[in-house]
Amino acid sequence: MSSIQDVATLANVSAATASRALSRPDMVAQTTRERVLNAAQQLGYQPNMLARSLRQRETRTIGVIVTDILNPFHAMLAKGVQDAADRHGYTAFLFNTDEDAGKERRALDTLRGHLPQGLIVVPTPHTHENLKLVPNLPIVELDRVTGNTGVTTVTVDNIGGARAATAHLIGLGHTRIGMIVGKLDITTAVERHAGFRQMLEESGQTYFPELVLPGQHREKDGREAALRLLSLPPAVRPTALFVGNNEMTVGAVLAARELGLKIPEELSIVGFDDSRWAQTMTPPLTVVAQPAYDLGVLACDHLVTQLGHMQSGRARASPARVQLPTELILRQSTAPPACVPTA
Amino acid sequence: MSSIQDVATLANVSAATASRALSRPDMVAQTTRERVLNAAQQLGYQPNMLARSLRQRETRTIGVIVTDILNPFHAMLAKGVQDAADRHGYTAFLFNTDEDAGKERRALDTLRGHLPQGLIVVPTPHTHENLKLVPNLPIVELDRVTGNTGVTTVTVDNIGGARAATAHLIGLGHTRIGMIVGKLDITTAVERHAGFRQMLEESGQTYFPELVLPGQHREKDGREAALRLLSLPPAVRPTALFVGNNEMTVGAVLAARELGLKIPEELSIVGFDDSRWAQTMTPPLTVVAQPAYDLGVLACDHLVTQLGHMQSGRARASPARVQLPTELILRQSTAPPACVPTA
DNA sequence: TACTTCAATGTAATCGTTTGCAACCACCGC
DNA sequence: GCGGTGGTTGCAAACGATTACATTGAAGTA
Repeated sequence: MSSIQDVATLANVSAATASRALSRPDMVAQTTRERVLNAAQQLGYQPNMLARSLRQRETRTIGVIVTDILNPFHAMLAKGVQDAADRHGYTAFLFNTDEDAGKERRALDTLRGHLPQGLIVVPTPHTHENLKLVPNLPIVELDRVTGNTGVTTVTVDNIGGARAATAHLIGLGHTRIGMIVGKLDITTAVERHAGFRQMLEESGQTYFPELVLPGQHREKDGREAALRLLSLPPAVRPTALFVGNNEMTVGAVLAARELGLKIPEELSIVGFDDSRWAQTMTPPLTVVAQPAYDLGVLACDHLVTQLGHMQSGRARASPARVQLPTELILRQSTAPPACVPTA
Repeated sequence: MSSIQDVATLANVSAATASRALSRPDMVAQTTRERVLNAAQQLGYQPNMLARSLRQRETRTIGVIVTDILNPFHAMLAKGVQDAADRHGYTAFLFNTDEDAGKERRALDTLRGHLPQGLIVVPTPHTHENLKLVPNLPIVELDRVTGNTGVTTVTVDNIGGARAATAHLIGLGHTRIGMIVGKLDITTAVERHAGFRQMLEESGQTYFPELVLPGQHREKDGREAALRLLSLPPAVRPTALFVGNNEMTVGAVLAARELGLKIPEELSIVGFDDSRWAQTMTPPLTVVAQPAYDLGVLACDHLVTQLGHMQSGRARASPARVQLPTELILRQSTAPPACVPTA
């Protein structure tokens, strides 16, 4: 690896001039600049980011923390962030926490040593506490929020999405609608539940608390919750399920299959978050789709503009609350309940 | 952010002593060590990796380049690598190239500036050329190989996997077996094709070149190839398909559905690489499963031991050729061909 | 007592880059 | 001819850590 000194020597100038030729072209004479550029080219010179960042006290690096890189939704978020960061000339370092407080802490510690200029995080209930490890770091919360005021958040309209899903089921004539909701210490779960309940009540339907079960977001949890709900006596069994995230939806579908319930004839299902699987399972699943890639891109865009503001000494940009719409995609997993004739 | 100088001042020692107290405990007196440790604790001191790495000329960082982070197989590889790196005290920086030469080049350039000590890469046909950007960097090739001698490779037994899948189909009585193979400039595709052909010929079956179509690894390609194969006249149409990767398998299944072909009664399908989708589609898919997580872990382990060897001045470890077995998982997408009675 | 030894600490150089400051030179206008 | 101006350049000091080497002082030995 050749250093700028090597380039300078080859071009017969001082290191300072070589540096300027590369990063402040207008400060050096045309001919010297060309000599330096040639030398750099010839040596395949690539600046040492460590040294540069150390001196400039700016790494052009941001951290990204997601909770489950194996979840396609999160993978898509990460991709959006990374693509956007790349466009802005930043490098995004990606960490995965499996929703684990310890891993999150370790990720933050590692990150801190590398002096990122900002952080995009899908928060967990521990994040609020853990973020003390990186004081004064500009943060953007993605997908979920911690309730921290003062940070920018980029989320989807979970309430709207849940309302749309619920309205759809009500419209089909369902009156006993169950919901499998996520952990209630996670904002998306809370909001989706709120939207569900709102829409039921606004439509004059009864909200049955016993038809709402929480899960830990995993396939297994979705399956267990669904098994419990669907094993209720026929008179009280829900005829439709609204499931709060993609993993649990898989579990719910599997549970229905185990019990021999035909979808959608005997059970309607709406999932939250679209996926390859939802599109190609039989029957294709009706879902509330989220613009995951755009969420990632927006989070990064906002973080970068915020960094720009800070750097140029302007007042800290007021924290944004970005919310993207969801889209209810009707497929074949929903139908009128068995006992009600098609309207 | 407090520096080691701050810690030193607070502890009433020189920066040198503070540094030693933290990283060479046995070189400093018990009592001073405690003073330093306290000071560090109190200030929440975290060493600046940039400065440290610059001085030590060692970043304890490795690069990871995969070609499609949205593909669960690659996400799993990445996770394996990152978990292992973490265990070894290394930080893994993940990049995604979408199989694109330009993106790969940019990723390598970015990476180079951060001076990684090694690189784990899922190579594309351009990788051989692009790797010139990072001369003298220890490399581990993951999943695929470039044919570079001198680098460690961690792959699965593609030939064995393909042979097992093919043998299974032959055993069921299929005589016209088609294959949708990947791009033939990618080693996994070549090997899976080779295994397929080998097994056919060893079993005394005919290898029909016209039943083997290439694709670009995407769902769309799988669908198109399958549509062509399955639209052949009944007399020559394949009764079974072996598909070379997970994405294309989805396409093949969709194609069969479009044509109204029942799986497995009218068409048997075996995919390469297991997935959530393969497990839960109807019917569940027979697949050649790959130990993706372990591949990632092993790649990282080998890279790290190699780094250890280099550092301790020992001879460069001879490049390993690690190959993990695949496992044929029988589910319900394969059955004897319609015209042949169950043996 | 004087000399050696060794543990504990400090001094200063170093990694590769950027950048404030000063030096230099050529040219211009008076 | 001289001072001023401004465009180019180099010198040297940072950035924050590690580490070779020098220094100190106390203990051990003859």
